[in-house]
Amino acid sequence: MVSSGDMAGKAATLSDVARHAGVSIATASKALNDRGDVAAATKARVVAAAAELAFTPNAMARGLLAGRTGTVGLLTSDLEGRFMIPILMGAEDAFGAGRINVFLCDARGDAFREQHHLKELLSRRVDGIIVVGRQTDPRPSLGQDIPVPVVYAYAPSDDPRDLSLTPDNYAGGRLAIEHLLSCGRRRIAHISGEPSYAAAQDRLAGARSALAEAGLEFVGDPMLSEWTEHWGRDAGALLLQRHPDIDAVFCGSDQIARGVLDSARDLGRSVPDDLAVIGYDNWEVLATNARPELTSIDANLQQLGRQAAQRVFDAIDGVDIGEGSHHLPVRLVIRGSTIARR
Amino acid sequence: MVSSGDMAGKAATLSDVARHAGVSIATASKALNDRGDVAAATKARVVAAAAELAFTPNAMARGLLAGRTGTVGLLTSDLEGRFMIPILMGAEDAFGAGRINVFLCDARGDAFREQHHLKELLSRRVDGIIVVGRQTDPRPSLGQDIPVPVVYAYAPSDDPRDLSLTPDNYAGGRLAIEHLLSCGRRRIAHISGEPSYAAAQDRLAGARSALAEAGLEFVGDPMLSEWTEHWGRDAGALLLQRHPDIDAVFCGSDQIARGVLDSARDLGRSVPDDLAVIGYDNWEVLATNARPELTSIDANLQQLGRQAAQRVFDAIDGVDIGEGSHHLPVRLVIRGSTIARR
DNA sequence: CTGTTAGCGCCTTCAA
DNA sequence: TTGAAGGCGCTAACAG
Repeated sequence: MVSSGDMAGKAATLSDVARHAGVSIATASKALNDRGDVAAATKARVVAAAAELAFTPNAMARGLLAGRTGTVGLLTSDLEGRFMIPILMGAEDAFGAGRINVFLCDARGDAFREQHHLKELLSRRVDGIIVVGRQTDPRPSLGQDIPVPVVYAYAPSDDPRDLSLTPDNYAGGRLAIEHLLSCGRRRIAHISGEPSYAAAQDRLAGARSALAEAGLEFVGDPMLSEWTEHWGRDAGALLLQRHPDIDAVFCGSDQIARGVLDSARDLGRSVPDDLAVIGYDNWEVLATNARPELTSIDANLQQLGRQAAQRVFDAIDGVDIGEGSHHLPVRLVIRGSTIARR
Repeated sequence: MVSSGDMAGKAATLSDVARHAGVSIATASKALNDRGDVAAATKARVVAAAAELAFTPNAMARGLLAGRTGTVGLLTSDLEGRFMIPILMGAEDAFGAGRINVFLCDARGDAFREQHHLKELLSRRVDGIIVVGRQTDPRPSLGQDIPVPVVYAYAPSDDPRDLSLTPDNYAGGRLAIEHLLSCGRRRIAHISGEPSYAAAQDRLAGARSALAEAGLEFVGDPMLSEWTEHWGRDAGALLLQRHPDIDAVFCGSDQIARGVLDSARDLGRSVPDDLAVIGYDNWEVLATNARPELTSIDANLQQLGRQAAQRVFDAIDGVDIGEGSHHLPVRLVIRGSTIARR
């Protein structure tokens, strides 16, 4: 048994409130929404009745009338992925502030499931959709015949007519190298992950362009294999053995960097004096617990999520949100692995 | 410009389909839902029309009628937390299979925001709610006067009338010790995180009970401070210096265990021969990249999420889901840090 | 200032 | 077998 009134099973409706306050449904509606002119006393009665019945307006009925649902769909392809979460947080945050609710759908990287979820979202008449991919490689577009605005986050759409927001890996690669150069390093090597990933390629390309501007090249061939600490360890050991004279390593991920730090320690190299190491992703729990703490490139993913949400907002309000892939700025987070603490 | 027909801005409605097929709305409805008797030919016409107009039934209008929305709310207190994600995945997975969609709300650990989101969810007439907390310490109940079923996951409610699913940390502590004992270890120490956390306390209590049954106690006082790799490193070094004769360490988290492994290596101890190390959480990326790979306790969080979803399902179907805190089983994942690979 | 009326899109009786 | 009518809960016009 519940305490408050007669809210046995069903939630109270506006007509319950109206009856309780002795007014018409329309008047109750106006009173609760500050619409039209309602006598102060009447309004008070209605508000009191609503409070007593714990009245919550039915958003569905409202949406049916308004033609807008105040919901958006977040279509992710891989919740597990570490990059999803901050984007999701940023988006959820931005929408929450705008009193919009978020439908979460995880397609598990399966195109079929994605299609299913898309249908489901459309049937719920979401006002917009954000598609979050797990890699920065272009992904298949959902198509142009979707009745609501769609924004692609992290993984850009392969259709240039879609709007995509993706981190600027090229700039990240440049930034990493520029930092190492500014630290006085000249003999720099590169260890990174899966060579087929656009992320690996773009970071490498950016790094090379920054090196070239300084009249330099990487020492040895860039070593690309897996995005794992294991690989970082193996590659780091091999690298330091083959090219003992390097003074810095640009790593394609923080995990790889952790592996490199481990090998450097094993081989008696001191970081950062003897060898500077910079990672990528700024995965806090890894970076701040490394010995020494790890300098890294942060892709501002939460920011990216927020911006994606903002674009959807704008589109809902009828603003033209443009198209094409937009590369969002990244930032450098300096810690002890490139500059010694005094 | 879009290709298909006249779906300029608005999505097609049932009445559009009916007109297109030259039948009444009622007939169209029946044809599309296999209800009542509809002539095969008529049905075919309607289905064709629906396809051509890319008709998707309006879930809101449907829900208004049915009194059920086919949605549930997932109220998390901290998306960032590592434990959230698997639970969320499990729940989303289970619901997705039942054609239910999930509203995601992140309260950011703020009670006020949580209340706000709760209202929002109720206004959307969700059919049920899962509340996911970030620690296993009991959290304030949302109260008993909520018109839909509520299940608490991970963090139990402090009201025994609520139904809570939480991992069995006590059993986990026991399991860890039993494994170490079965490996022939007798001189076991304990390093763990924040002593105020129920998780730390329960795991410790479970471990102690298993030790006691073997007529043993921990070597030295359990060392409890932070859930970080840094702390694991510091505590590990101190421990091995004070009690060089220990042959095993039970760590309260994988991060702590990673720190301990690091210190053991620095001090020339060989794992697992000389010293066995077991972690907690089975955080794959940490555990499988450790040297050697880390044995750990897995709380089956995805399973927990799935079960929470199942309970909500049951409750929606009118099944009594019971009450109280239920402690879900955990499992041991054996890797190289406790048993040498051959 | 208040109440009546007309739908939003859909489904479900009940007549035809 | 088909269609007309009523209503889910709410809001926006209009009348009173």
